[in-house]
Amino acid sequence: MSPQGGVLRWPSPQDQGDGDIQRFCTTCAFGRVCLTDGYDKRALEDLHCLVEHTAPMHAGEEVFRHGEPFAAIYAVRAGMVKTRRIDEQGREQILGFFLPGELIGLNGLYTARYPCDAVALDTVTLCRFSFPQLSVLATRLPGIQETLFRLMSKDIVNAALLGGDYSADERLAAFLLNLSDRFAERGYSATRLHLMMPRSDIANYLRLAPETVSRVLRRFQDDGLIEVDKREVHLRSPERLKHLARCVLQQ
Amino acid sequence: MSPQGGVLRWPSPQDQGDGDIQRFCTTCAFGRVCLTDGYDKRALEDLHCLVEHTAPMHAGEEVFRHGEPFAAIYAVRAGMVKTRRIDEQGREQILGFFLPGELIGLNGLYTARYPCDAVALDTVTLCRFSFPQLSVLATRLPGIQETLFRLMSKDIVNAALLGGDYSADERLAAFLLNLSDRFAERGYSATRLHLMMPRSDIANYLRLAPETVSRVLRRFQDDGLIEVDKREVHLRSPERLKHLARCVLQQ
DNA sequence: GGCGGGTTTTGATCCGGGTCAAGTCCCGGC
DNA sequence: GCCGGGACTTGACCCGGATCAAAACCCGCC
Repeated sequence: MSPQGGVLRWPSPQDQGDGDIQRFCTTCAFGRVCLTDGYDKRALEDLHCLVEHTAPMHAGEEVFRHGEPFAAIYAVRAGMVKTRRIDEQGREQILGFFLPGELIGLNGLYTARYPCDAVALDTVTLCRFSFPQLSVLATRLPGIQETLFRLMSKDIVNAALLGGDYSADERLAAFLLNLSDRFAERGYSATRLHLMMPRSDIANYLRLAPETVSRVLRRFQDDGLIEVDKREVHLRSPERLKHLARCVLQQ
Repeated sequence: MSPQGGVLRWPSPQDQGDGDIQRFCTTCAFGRVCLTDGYDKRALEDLHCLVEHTAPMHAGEEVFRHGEPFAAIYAVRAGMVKTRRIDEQGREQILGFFLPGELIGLNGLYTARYPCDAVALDTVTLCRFSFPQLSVLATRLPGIQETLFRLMSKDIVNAALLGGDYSADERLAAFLLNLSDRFAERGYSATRLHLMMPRSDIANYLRLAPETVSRVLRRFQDDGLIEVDKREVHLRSPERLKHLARCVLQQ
């Protein structure tokens, strides 16, 4: 069991009802907009009206499917979600893993259809934002527009990093550090990570073979960089990992 | 010499002054917004005031540089631009090539600094849009906001494609077809392409060695798929290329 | 506790594409 | 016209990581 009990839930397990505005905002990708930009009650209520909390989904269930009309984006509330594309040959390509507070679906905008599937990796709850409504709201609340712009921009930068030609070591080190940062941002330990996904998903995401991931993790462990126990990973030397990943992380 | 005379200029060489609104709009990435959404004069004038046409830049000159504060996005008016990242090791990684009418710089939003360099591949003229001003305008003109959202979304999808693990053949076929589509959209021939960039840039962009690009192009030629003469490429069988690239292009 | 399926590890082998090293071609300058 | 340097091609060889195969592990279930 991880220190977090193996379950991603943020900020706290009991925050499951609709809660008050404060609670709502700390959980969601738009949190900063609401909390720091000081919008009036009216505006916040608009955002609230627009959000639907979905019923929990279980591992393997699909949030949306490739080809479905793009209608909404989703913020993860609890659990972890992966996005993937299945190509003509039936090969799966994993595009990303999403933690609580992160947004999925923005890539559907361009073609007006989702270009990938989004799949729950464990039990997941989500907030659904109707995109047409959200973009109207964004014209009234510049903070929302900016947040959306920034999030999309971030996705572009991230995707570019994944696309670079890096070695297996560089990729895996960068992957661990990236997860570490994102966990830390959400109040979890930065050095004790619980990987929710099977090795094969990590491998696929990094465009490596599962065997390679296994081997590199073992080597990292033998070198004292990390300690692996099943899906628990303890980063023993984030510094040395950072050095390995320096080209990927860039600055 | 290409049928276009080797120079990308759109819509016409003499359209170099500020021209009238009609002219301006057909040249620019926001063209559709202006022409089809039927904004009033006032709104279009706002967009006009915001744009600055830059002086021509020559091959090798930089539009913006990695690390500079993000202040504006640029639409290519004439010529071709590449974006690249130089990593710690000094290795260059090319992120994209941009034709007239395409936008660069949106990826700078996230960190408020440009995450890459943008370099002219030949003689280039640009339109500069101050981003703070543009985003204010976007709150008044939903079409602008939507265009920006869509363009960023497109970049995310494209970046993801580049990131997939595809063979050299798949990559190169997809690259040629992608260029073909983008040239065609702009009124150039879809089957006779003039590659402005050296082989080494193509290779780098596709994460291949220049030698591999050379060999694959030759094999494509031997198989009757294309005809290569220096930087002129004639697509003889777009259909068979599409079949090769089907996994990358995905429908 | 023992059985069965999925996940992970480990070892052996293979191959696509990278690297290295020569050419060859092309074009611009004198 | 000749020379020089960059871009491109071609061939020989090599290596990182994929693939194949088999074992070990893990956990839920009867």
